[in-house]
Amino acid sequence: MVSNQVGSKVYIEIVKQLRKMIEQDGLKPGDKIPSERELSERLAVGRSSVREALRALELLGLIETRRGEGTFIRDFRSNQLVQLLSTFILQDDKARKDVVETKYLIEMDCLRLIIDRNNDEKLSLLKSWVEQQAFSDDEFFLKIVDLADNHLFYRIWNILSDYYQSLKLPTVEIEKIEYSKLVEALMTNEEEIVRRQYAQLRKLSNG
Amino acid sequence: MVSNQVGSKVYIEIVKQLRKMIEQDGLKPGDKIPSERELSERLAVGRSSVREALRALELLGLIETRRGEGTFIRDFRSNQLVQLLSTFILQDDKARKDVVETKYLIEMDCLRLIIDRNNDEKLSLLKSWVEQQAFSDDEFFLKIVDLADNHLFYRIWNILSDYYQSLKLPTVEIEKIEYSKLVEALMTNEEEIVRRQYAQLRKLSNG
DNA sequence: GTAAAGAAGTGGTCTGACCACTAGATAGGT
DNA sequence: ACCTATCTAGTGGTCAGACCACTTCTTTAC
Repeated sequence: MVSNQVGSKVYIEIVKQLRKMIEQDGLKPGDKIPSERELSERLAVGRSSVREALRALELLGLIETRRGEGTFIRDFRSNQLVQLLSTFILQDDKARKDVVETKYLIEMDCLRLIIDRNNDEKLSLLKSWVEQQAFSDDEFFLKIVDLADNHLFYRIWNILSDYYQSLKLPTVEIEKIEYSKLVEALMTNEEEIVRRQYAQLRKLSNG
Repeated sequence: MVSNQVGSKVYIEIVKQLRKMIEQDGLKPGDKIPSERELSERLAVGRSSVREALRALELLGLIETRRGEGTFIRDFRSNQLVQLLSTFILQDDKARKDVVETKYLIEMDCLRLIIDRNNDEKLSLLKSWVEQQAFSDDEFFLKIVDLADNHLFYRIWNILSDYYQSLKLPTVEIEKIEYSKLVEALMTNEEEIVRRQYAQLRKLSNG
């Protein structure tokens, strides 16, 4: 069944077939795909080849397997691609020194996006949360990144946050009032004001 | 050998071990990694499990296998996986929008970093390059991202650039003079001027 | 009617076998 | 001594079969 194009590996063909199958049958996240043994039979290939294809797609976060149950299509939104690539790519030491810089710039990008989104309602909710709860710096900026409503930034920031933790920099105490003032700055919709407050919160020289 | 963490799949552990191996031995693109049979022996796992890990990494474009020769580490920027993912993932509009948005914001971040770095000499070189060469938008911003001298941004931008390509957006013609003006703006070291020029080049509404 | 035991189906892993291909060693001729 | 053809060991590619662990559903026993 598998087209067996010259020079093409079986598991690659299986990936293609699966994609076709998903498309034709209109399968969506959460739906179950045929079992490994059935795929092996239907495509007339060995089960190990089917597994190579499935494991690759699993590592990409495109499918999910549950022992004893089966294999399911996954919500692509939560794919761990960036996560995985990063663990491979970010391993060199030269990159690590840039973690802080990148994290801060992306946080500022998210603040800009929030200004653009102009969602006063959610900002009000954030404001009362800041005033009433105790939270860590990460918890606060996780809400910021979430508000920015950009999944890529969301994922990238989470990775950076992990690396940031692992750097074990000396802890900087940040007054709660700084966060409040940042939220208030966001409410003005003035980028310059937001930037100044962010710089002050992070104790950066450059406003 | 494989840690056999409870609930963890063997092939995942092998991926981790490979990463460790690459890090410890300082392996670089083009280098050869141990054969499947040797890995199977050294890690005390079945060869089929080793293959599941390798095929997954191969689909990601992180390694390359040549029959009869062996398995080699690959240059990460290969976009094979982008091709695959684009058909799987980037179908929904929100994700596409995020890619464009993120790419632009990171480009602007890099422009800011260049201002901070304040390297007049390299800017002069860039200026004459812009004036004398023909180049694509990607080629120009690759130089920008490179000048920003932040490896994280460099790598993230490259991934985003690949995604961006796969979106196949209608081509936007950009006058060469726009790039020249952007470089000149950089030379003023005034962020506001740079931002305005970048927005104009990208034809964004918000200055 | 409910709970325990069993059967069927599924993914997880290992082993062994064979094929196709590459590169280096070897043997042969000049 | 040199070059060529052949052989061989090593490598990835694929398949088949065998267990195991787990989940779900059915059957059985009380």
